[in-house]
Amino acid sequence: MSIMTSPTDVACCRPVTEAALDDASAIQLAAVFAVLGDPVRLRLFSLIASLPDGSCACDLVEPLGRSQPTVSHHLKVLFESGLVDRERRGRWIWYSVRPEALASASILITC
Amino acid sequence: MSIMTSPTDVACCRPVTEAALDDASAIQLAAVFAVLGDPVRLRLFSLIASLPDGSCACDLVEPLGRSQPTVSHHLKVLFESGLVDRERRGRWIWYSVRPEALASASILITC
DNA sequence: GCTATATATCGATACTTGCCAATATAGATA
DNA sequence: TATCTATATTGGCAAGTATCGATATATAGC
Repeated sequence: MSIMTSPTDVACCRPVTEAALDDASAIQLAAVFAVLGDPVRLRLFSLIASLPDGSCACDLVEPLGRSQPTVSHHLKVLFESGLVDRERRGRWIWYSVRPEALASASILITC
Repeated sequence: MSIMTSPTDVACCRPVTEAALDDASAIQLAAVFAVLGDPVRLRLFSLIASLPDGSCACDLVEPLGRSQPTVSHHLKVLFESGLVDRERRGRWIWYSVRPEALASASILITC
């Protein structure tokens, strides 16, 4: 799956409980939730988020108990959704959270 | 999919960005996100949430543009996840949001 | 260039899920 | 009881996805 626009672009900035979402906003917001809706991917995201300076991809395979290709796949989904950033450092790639992406989702589900 | 425990039972009450989720918490929390991760279901939820007294199921089929069984299916998923409540009133069934369920998810993704 | 290592992509498979048509269930009313 | 209506369930199909082994790409160091 690929999300073309960043979650921060979601037009609606009001809680989902305040006014019914239009179709387009629902598609964008649901895409963010879907990314976080897989347990392995959510743990992966939380592992990255738990370290302030981000995480090397090399440190994420073992704690997840999944193969390297599988972790790489989930990292790609997280990156393309705009939830994490990616930076190459020499041979390694460092992932870090994009706080503003999470914040927009948080605002929407706050009553 | 069926979620046996309510989202409010999720053990962890800290943001996912603060400490890495353990496996069990990730499974529970991801289940909530997965429920909201379908655009039709998210719109359905937002339709119910937008009316303070809840919504009759009979008023939810037409605006979603899906068949009655499909809407019924999504309502079941929402109910079993603990995100909405259900009450029979005569021939009709009224759905309303359970605010505390959303709140727990909101806390977890707040930075 | 050659080798070693870190990450990504490919291809295949098993499982999940969103959807609808048909049917069942349950309450209301006569 | 019979009938009408609102909602739920069943069955099946098509599309999506999580997973892994094998392979490709890219960087570092020699």
